[in-house]
Amino acid sequence: MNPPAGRTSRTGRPGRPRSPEADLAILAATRAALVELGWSKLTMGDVAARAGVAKTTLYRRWAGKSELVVDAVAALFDAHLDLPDRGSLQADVEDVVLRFAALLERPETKTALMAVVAESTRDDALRARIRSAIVDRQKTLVLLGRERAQARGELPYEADPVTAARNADLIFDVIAGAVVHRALVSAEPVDPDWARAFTALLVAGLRAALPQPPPEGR
Amino acid sequence: MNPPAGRTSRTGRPGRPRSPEADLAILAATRAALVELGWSKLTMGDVAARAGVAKTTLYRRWAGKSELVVDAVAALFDAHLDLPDRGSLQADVEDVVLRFAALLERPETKTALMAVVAESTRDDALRARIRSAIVDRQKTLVLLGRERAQARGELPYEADPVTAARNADLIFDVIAGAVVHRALVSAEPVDPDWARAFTALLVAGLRAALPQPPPEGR
Amino acid sequence: MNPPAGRTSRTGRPGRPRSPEADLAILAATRAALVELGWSKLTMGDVAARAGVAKTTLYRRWAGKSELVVDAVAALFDAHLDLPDRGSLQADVEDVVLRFAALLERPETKTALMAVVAESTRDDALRARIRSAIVDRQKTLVLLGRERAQARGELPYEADPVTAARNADLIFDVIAGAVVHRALVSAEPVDPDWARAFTALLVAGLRAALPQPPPEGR
Amino acid sequence: MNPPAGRTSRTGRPGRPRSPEADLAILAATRAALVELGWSKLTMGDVAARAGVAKTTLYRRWAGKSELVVDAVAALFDAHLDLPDRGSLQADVEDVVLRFAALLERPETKTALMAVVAESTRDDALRARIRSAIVDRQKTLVLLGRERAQARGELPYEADPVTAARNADLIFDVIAGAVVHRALVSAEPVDPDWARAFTALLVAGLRAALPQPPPEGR
DNA sequence: AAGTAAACGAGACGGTACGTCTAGTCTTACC
DNA sequence: GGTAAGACTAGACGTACCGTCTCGTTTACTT
Repeated sequence: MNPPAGRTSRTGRPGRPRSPEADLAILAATRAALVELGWSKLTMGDVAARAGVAKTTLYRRWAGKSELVVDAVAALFDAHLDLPDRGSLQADVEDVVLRFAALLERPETKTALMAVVAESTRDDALRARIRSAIVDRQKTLVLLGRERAQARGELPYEADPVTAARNADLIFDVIAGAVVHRALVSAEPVDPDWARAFTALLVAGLRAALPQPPPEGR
Repeated sequence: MNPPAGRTSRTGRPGRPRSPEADLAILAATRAALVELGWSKLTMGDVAARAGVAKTTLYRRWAGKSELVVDAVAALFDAHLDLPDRGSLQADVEDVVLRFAALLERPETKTALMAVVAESTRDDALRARIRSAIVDRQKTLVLLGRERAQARGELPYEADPVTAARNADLIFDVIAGAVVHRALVSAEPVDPDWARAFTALLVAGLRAALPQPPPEGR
Repeated sequence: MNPPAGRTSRTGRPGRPRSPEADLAILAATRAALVELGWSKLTMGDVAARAGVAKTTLYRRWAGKSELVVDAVAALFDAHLDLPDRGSLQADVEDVVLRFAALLERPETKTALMAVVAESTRDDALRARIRSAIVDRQKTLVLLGRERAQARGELPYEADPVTAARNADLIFDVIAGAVVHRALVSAEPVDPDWARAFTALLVAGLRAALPQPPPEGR
Repeated sequence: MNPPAGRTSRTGRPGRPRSPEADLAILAATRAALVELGWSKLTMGDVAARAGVAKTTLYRRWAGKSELVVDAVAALFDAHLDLPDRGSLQADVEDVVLRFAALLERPETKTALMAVVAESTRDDALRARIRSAIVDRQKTLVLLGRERAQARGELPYEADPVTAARNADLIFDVIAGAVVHRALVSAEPVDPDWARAFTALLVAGLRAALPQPPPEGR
């Protein structure tokens, strides 16, 4: 018997299915180990032991430490993807900055993020994984914030979609880069004062450097 | 390794004089190994072999891999500390951005910088070493650029030295962060177009946001 | 392959019966793997794959590698259990020696026999299995040869059955032991010359050392 | 013993010399592990732990389990190389048989000997190692026993050295093979009764089957 | 024709050991 | 005392098999 229509899912594959509990346990164990040990002391064997799982089960799912950690950390970033409307561009950006900083202050992300980025400089597959699992999702916040600002009339609509995408990339690099650099390289706190000053600089720049806003609102 | 001529140096004690050649050879070997292997595959034994030196000699001078690599890449950053006056703030900043980006494109820095930063999130001594060897030296460029812009009348003089330092830190985090993020996380080229767009955003922000800060409450 | 017709076996057991083809395929695959890989490199998974069978099917039938191999090589020994009458004790023993040696020269037995014997030094059940599947069957040849020699008058009849059994064991250990040692430990060929010399020594000893010499001495 | 004059190697080699204590500790640990666990359960890691040594130290000296075990049991065989003169060929042979059997009854040899022989069927280097470390040394006992018997007039002198060597090989295979087969395959005790019966068979065969003894005794 | 029970293939699972690699230390002889 | 060479302990690496366990499917012998 064949599945009548959508043959994609079903249980088609033979053999024992992979345990979904194991996936969750491994990712949780990875995060716990990151908090306790940091990236460089984290070992696959230790993660397996914490998850109550054999090492082979890890390697069946992830190619190595980097891939595992990316997925483990990605889950944390997912939790911060909602962006309440604070009423103004300045307030929205401040909000994003502080939420992103709060994430970077967590020991599991602080120690892991730079490490996987470092690893990715030599591994294109890993870089793609980081991008799709972490970076691109955060970028949606930039797009959302811009739309709102445009709706409010704080920012002009950009006619050319290529220019629009390029600007979004630029703004994302500026926000994410500045926060990361402040938090991890300069090792100074990203507190509300800093967020306000940084956002003021950025918003002023946006208003002044982007083409004139259209006369009419929406 | 042959000492170039007869005796290396003239001291009453035996043993000491090998140092200078060994230091340079080790640092050069470290950079070469970084280019070929990247941070994670670089090993102390390999560096020692490339430098024609015993592992003992490495450990007598550096505490570990991270320390060695920081010193090895720090030398590269030193070479970029001069800042020719391009005549305007916009041109000066573009120049800094492109020079910094050129440095980050080099394989030995690309792979090493994020790695030692990651390592430093758990090691204060290492963070201090990175700061003094790399970060703080780059920051002088920001101070120099601001002075020139103030002298040209492009930026106001900041009365309060605390605010002035805070602003310098902010600008430095924005510039360095954005470039690093663009180059290593987004993995897009930092080309003159991007540099111009980024600089325009920053300079516009500085002009609009700086003038009236000190007595702000809000 | 389908069972030719009607009911193949006659079992009251419910459920699907075990596949007899699988048994044969597994034993053949085991022998093939022994030839190619030798005992220590032979793996259950490989045997299963060669036999076109799942690992579970192996373990449903045999407890482990040793048991499987014993059964796989036992079949080879069965094929050599007929002993043509060569007309004299000397000729009969030479024949047995050469046939046994021919078996030991086969790569699948050469590599497997010592290995399972080694394993059996710590496993009584395995030793019993080897004994009943291989050793005891060969011993019947000794008994048969003695009977013939006695019928020919070459050897005396032994009155005491206990002594008779003990002598048979001794002769079996001498023949099998010498051939095995020559072939596997000394690693020298068991050729007709050696067989003749060895048999001469043994037969002379039997004639001289057994209790009652036959009517004709030497 | 110290090489008083002709220094074999000197310490010419640079670097730290290998620890002789480690060698002894490893071999002793291997024998202990053999007694407790047997060949198949013995692991390199366990031996290293027992010896208080890192695994790398084992692998620096031996290529694998087989090589290590051969060397470890070879030492035991060395201890049995003296052969007191019991006054007659029969007594000498009985003595050898019982001493050899005593060695085979020891758990470390029982489990190891067959295993390394099995392994050697696929590894010529290993077979050579077994030969030189164990087999050939035992063969000297056969040569010694024959010399004594010839001196006593119990056995004839063999004129042709080739024949003499061939006979020694044959006798060795018979003795060693029979004892090993009795002890390990038949798994019956090699007690004085069996030794006497076996020796009687062998000695009678030797007297009858070898060429005429020289007319004069001694 | 439907039901039942075992065997079957596939492959994931918890384990254990493998043999290799690297870090960082220690020991030797030389200079 | 500094050095080159290399042995040392400690422990992670990623792989290979082990023998067991699910799965979903197939194949007989009942009812």
